[in-house]
Amino acid sequence: MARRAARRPTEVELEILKVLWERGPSTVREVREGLLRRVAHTTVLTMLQIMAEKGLVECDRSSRAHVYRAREGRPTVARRFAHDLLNRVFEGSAPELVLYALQGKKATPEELREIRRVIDEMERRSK
Amino acid sequence: MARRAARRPTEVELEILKVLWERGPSTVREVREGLLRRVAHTTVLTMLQIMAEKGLVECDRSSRAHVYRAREGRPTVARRFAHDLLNRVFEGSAPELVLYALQGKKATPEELREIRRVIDEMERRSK
DNA sequence: CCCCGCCTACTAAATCATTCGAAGATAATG
DNA sequence: CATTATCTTCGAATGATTTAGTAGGCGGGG
Repeated sequence: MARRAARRPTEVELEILKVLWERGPSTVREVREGLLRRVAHTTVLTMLQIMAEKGLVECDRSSRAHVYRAREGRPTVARRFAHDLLNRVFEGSAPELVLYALQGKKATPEELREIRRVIDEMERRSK
Repeated sequence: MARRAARRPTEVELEILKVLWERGPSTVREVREGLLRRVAHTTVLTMLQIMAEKGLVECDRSSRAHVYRAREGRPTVARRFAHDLLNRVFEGSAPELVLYALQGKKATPEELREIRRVIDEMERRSK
């Protein structure tokens, strides 16, 4: 078994996870169709097998065409990515991350309001 | 020449950039001393040479011990990391990134205030 | 029953990221 | 000047990531 600590998915792994999140449990063929880039069938298969070993996806072998599903939801993985960035690049300073995330991005007023709402929510919870 | 498009530094490259940002232009030896992990002198040298090829650092060869300096400041690189994550994982939604970054992070009230200030600043500018 | 299409298993190979030793050049030291 | 310390150059090994070809199995149509 030996399930290693959940790391952050690689570039291609993330692409595949996105498809699985979007379309739900899928066969290799379906994942391949959901991908933006065109790659060989076996490439997708190999990636899914590797991801199964890493514990990123689970494989249901009851049908002839195995069905793969993401073991963690998008929020969980997204949170891991965000924290990872926070720690690796911003030394844990959330304000700095927010600052740089918004810079150059030209956040819409809408988005700013949305973020404010998130902060309000956080504050309410901490009380 | 052939300076490829500025990509996002790898794990170790980022470690090295951090040292250069902190201590300013440095020799291999100095970078090595600034690193947290202990690695061989040649390892640091090789990395710096690779980084020079990639355009991440510049090398002054006038002294015997070459002096390396980061070509881009921390803010620039930090912004690139943030935007990269924003696009790769959050489909460009800044509020979502902020939300997930704060979740589980247990941001202090202090930090929340700080973030609010950042947002205010953004809003003022957009007017 | 035999072939065709679909699916997996196995293998392999290219590229990137990271690490470092051996060797040679140059400066510093006694 | 001989020895030692310091630095770079070169070469290379290793492991992770990504891509894909080939072979073999299974299920259905003729």
